Amino acid sequence: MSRLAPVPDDTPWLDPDERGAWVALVRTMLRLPATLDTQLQREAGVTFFEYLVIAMLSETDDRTLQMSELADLTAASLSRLSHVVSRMESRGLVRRERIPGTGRRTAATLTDEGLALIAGAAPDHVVHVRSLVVDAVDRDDLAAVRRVAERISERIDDERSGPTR
Amino acid sequence: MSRLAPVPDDTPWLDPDERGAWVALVRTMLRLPATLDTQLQREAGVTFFEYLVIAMLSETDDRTLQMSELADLTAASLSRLSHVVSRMESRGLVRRERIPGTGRRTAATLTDEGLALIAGAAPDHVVHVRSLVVDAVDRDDLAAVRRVAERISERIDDERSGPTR
DNA sequence: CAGGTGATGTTGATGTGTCAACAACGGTAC
DNA sequence: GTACCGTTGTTGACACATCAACATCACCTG
Repeated sequence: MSRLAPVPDDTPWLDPDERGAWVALVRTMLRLPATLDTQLQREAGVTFFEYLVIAMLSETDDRTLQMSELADLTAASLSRLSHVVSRMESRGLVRRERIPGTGRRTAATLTDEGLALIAGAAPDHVVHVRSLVVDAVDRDDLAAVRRVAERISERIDDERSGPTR
Repeated sequence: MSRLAPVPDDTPWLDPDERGAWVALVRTMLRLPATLDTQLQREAGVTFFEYLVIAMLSETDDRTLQMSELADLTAASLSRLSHVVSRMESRGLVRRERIPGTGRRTAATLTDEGLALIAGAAPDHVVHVRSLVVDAVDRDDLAAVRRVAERISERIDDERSGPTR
């Protein structure tokens, strides 16, 4: 990220502060998911992403979401979600059913086993999240995290809808 | 992440602000790497992680780093790095060589092709990083990002050295 | 109502990451 | 100097993600 071309260079390279922030962010972005995966895999035998899927379902009234809604909520492609839900279905954590008269829509429903799994795993997970993130920074910084994260997400949205679509 | 157990519950659930920040962070953490991958893959035919490897090497005097140092700098396991560098080596981007008289240490060196690749890709990549992150938030928030990211990284370090090691 | 189009999912091939086992080397203790 | 031990790295088997192709259905348009 530092200067590379020797002479004619109109690239807006990052200054030291900007670079420091970016490097720190990249580092954390690379490590945090792995850490969450490890803990959840050990405690509950699920990936962080699978946990997310279950969590999203568990927070609805009927434990059910349409596949595409679920993909949205978990920031995943429909393809990834479909593969993952297939595996989870074969493990008995969720159930899938076509919704008649609505095109190809499919409902994914959390089973009792799935609900039991998250009920068991959630407390430890929350503690973990607090120890790594929420309790590790003060309230102002946590507010900043939210602002920044939402802003970045917007930019990513813009990028996907702007150029080609 | 909301309440799940109906009665006896000493789990320190997240309050709405905390939850909002965490959800936003997770969402961004899941999407940002994919976005960077896509852009770099299109522009330069490399993964973000491969780009990182090349970038780290390009910033040393002799374009060379020991495998374990490189693993540190890119926050990867030695195993992952070894696989990735193998592929990069077969594409002619890096070269590997054992360092004699130093145990099993191996030096990875960036080739001219690798250097050319990053010289070509870096400008667009920097613009991308600015548009998604650095220029998208104000300086105070960027400082907060750095503080928070470094804090989280420390916590992850602690976790790895504390319990078992 | 025939044909096209967009929305929603699934599938299979291929690439990449992870985990555990192994390999190679330098040191240290005795 | 021999037997361990820690460090450093590689490998192979398996799990998972991605990408492109396909499938299915509702709806629109003439």
